[in-house]
Amino acid sequence: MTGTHPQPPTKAQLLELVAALGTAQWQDFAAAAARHGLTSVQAKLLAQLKGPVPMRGLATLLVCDASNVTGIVDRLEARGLVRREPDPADRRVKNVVATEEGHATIRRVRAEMQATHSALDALDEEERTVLYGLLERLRPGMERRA
Amino acid sequence: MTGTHPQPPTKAQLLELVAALGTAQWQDFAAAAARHGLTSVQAKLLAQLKGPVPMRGLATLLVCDASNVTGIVDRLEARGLVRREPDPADRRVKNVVATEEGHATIRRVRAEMQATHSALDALDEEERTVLYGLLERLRPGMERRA
DNA sequence: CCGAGTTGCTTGACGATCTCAAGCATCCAT
DNA sequence: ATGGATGCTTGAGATCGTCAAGCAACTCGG
Repeated sequence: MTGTHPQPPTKAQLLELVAALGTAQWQDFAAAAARHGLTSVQAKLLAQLKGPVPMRGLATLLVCDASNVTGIVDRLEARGLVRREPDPADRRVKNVVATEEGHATIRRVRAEMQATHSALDALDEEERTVLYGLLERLRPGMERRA
Repeated sequence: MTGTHPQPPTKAQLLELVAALGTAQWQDFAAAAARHGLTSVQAKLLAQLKGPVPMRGLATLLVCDASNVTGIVDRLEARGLVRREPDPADRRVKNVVATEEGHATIRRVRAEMQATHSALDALDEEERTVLYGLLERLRPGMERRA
């Protein structure tokens, strides 16, 4: 019934659906972050810190001005979720690292995205594989300007 | 090679990919809006106005406080992209409608989302149908908290 | 009809996000 | 060593977002 619709969706319909799911996931993320006293942007920055990242790198990852990153990191650092470390190879650079508490916090935020998790639970393993494959095919085009 | 991966993706991998595509699409949207002198939030509000919508309804759609909507509509109205009309049935309510220029602008913004459009072009009709079906299955779970 | 409670919108205060221009320190290449 | 990039911060100014307070208008029970 579901998988064999004779009518292919309009490009506009598909676009709208992708947008709707994207914002829904973002809301879910923002709500989970808020429960830990973080804004969505702070949480997003924290999510990038698998290792040390220079301020400039964060600006690139978040697609924003470097001066903006200064403030966000300031606030995260004031809470002890993040630390600025001097770069041994270049004294201009400050590398940002998540503290242990920072890592723990973002891990909890990810785990608490209930809406997103339960949505993914609606798919079985094969469907997830198919979905992943299709989304991977979309990625190259999306990165062209991002 | 691509479509028959024997290893199903981790839930975390799938989550990350969805998030990446969501933010990429959002960046694309924001950039297109900026070319017309709009912020992403202004464009998003404008995109909801297929017909008259009361302020309260916009707050619900945008998942934010009503007082926030006041300012956004103020700025859109100052540019002549939107109009506030009294509701004939309830004098408390102000319905927001897009002007002709407002409609034209948001139409152009949508059309100029090049990264998103070219990404979708990578899929043929059948793949789009499959993708649409899968994403529709995700929607119910996502709306639970949104 | 009429007062109590609710609802819709705006205002004001305040914090966070974002950009741009300027400034300082450091690097790099000639 | 000097000139030009690069990395980060600061300050000004706009937008976004919340909360609390206020006013107008609707609703409902008596």
